Amino acid sequence: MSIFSVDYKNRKPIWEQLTDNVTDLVLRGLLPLGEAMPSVRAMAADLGINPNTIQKAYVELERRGVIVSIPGRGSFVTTDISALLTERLESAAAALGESARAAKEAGMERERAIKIIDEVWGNDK
Amino acid sequence: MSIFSVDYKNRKPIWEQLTDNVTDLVLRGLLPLGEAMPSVRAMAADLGINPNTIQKAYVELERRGVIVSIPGRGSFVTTDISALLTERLESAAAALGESARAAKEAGMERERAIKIIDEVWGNDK
DNA sequence: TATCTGTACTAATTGTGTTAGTACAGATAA
DNA sequence: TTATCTGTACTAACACAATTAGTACAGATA
Repeated sequence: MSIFSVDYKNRKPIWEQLTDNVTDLVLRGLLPLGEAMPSVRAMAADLGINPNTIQKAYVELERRGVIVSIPGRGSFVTTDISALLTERLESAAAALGESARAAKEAGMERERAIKIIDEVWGNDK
Repeated sequence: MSIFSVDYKNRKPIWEQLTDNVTDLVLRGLLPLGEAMPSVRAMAADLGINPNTIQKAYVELERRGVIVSIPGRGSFVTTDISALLTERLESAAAALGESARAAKEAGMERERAIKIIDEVWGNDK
């Protein structure tokens, strides 16, 4: 079974699920930097999905800077993820602010919000 | 111009936008409790949308407990929103936990998370 | 040379949201 | 009663986007 996964029941398009999936794997270090990605056709055969759908995901992954594709050679995980890491951190910060505003709008007390933060950052060794 | 709104460019289906929109208006007190909602046909004419789409939204709104529909009489905003309010608070709490975990995963420091919370709860008079 | 690679393109298919149209029963006011 | 409103139910058609299917081309590699 592959580390790549798609869910047909998900509302999100398959190519978008795949780009998010690969981006996540790279950022979590589960795909070694510089490593060769499966070819478009191989990934398609592996997941039982049409090669065109995979290619659409690869194009988006290259646009994001997650992979680099070289015609005739293959696609490779980028060797520099620093920009990706800061991007992810900043978008996570924005998302946190969004959900915090929504929670306040829903009537949540500041104390409870702090408690949620403490629970997340607290219990890890 | 109506207080109800839909956005064709949005990826979310119109009937779903409408249910969220109405739910939000009710919870924010912009639609008086017990008030008569526009009829399915009136809302459809108002927004320039097919009545079937509106009805789909109304069915969902009744399932959520936001409105009550009575054949031959009309649809009315519920008179008791206490359950809706607690539901919204709890789902906001869950969402806040989710984005907090994602932020921590992205490498955010606890101090920055607290700062974001403080900014949201801080500046309001 | 043979076979891999990414890339590009058109056409067909599929699924879902939306529209179109009709119909029925209950409620209300003339 | 009659006329007209209401919600509800249903089938058929339409529109759009995602996906699939198929083919083709050029560069890289052994």
